Amino acid sequence: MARRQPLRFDPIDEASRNWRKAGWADAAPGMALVTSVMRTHQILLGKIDAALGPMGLTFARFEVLMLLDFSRTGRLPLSKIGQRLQVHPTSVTNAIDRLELDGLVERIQHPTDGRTTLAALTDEGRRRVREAAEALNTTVFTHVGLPGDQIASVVDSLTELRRNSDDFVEPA
Amino acid sequence: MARRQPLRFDPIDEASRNWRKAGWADAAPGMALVTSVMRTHQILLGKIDAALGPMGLTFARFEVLMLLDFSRTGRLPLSKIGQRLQVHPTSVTNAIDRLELDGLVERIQHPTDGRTTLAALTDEGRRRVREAAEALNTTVFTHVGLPGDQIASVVDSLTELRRNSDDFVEPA
DNA sequence: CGATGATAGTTGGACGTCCAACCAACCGGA
DNA sequence: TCCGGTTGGTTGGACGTCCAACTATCATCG
Repeated sequence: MARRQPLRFDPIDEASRNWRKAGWADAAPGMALVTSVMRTHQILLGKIDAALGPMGLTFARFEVLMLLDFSRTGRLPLSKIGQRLQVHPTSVTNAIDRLELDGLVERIQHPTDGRTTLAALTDEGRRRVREAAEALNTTVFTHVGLPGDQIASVVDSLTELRRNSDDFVEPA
Repeated sequence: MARRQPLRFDPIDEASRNWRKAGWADAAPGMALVTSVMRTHQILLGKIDAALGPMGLTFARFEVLMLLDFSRTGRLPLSKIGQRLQVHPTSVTNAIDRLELDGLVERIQHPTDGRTTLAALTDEGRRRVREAAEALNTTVFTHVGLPGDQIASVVDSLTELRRNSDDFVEPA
């Protein structure tokens, strides 16, 4: 199988040239941005899941656990989790199913609303997510491959992109 | 179901605060970058697949068709496609399977190397991919939700990140 | 107070991605 | 020449994401 050897050129730069050659110069920057984000996503997700795999987690499930850990009571309605992570309800059901099978989370009935199910962090879940956070911090987040000022700049720009895409509406 | 209504605050900003509060200030910027890329990927992919869906394509398959369209002969070894798109061989097999079922691509034996299979663009495939490119250009790439200078800045930074992650090795 | 509509969660199916395992074909050196 | 290692592609399985459709519960209003 192809050993995922690095290319000898930047595929996105190549794509930009092709775009301009096709007469789409006005769309080339947007295409480059989209493609850059896609490939960066792929690279980062690969690193993250490689770091979490040994402890039986994925980034999707880690995010759920983290959200619960940061919550006041360690339990949240599934719908709330979906809203916060901006994923489809079925994705939440899926993640909670697996986390529950692993004993990291429990499904609990909402005290007053019969429709709502709460996901509650177990002791083991809390232990595991903190271990996972440490792993990610040391192996990924502190070595993103970009100097600090550029990190901040990219985050700012992507924040604006998200705001312009109705990801959130900031009061400020 | 939750109507995917925008949040009233920036979840990534919230996460950064939580990270610092947990004593992980040094990892917070990297976490914010990773999360920003993840969510931006999600947003962009949603827009793209929404634009391509009506014409029976996805972004993954569009990329394959585009690669073939830009190639000199309109046909490429599957392995080459995987290298260029940096995806696993199984993903290529999967994409070509579906494209072939749709009559947009044909599998052809390599003339000299018995191991290699070529994916060849059909006339319909070429027609379809150009239609798709026009759709993406007008509905997504020219309205990314970011001013031009910021687009260029983000692309530059992500290019460096990719280079530092061995995505490619530029001679320059 | 009952009908109507909204909300919460689940299921089944489609799609893309990865890995492990496998077979076929090529290739280089003993 | 032939034998072991490499390369190309496929299959089966795991996982995450989405959508459409469905059930159950709540909430509103006439």
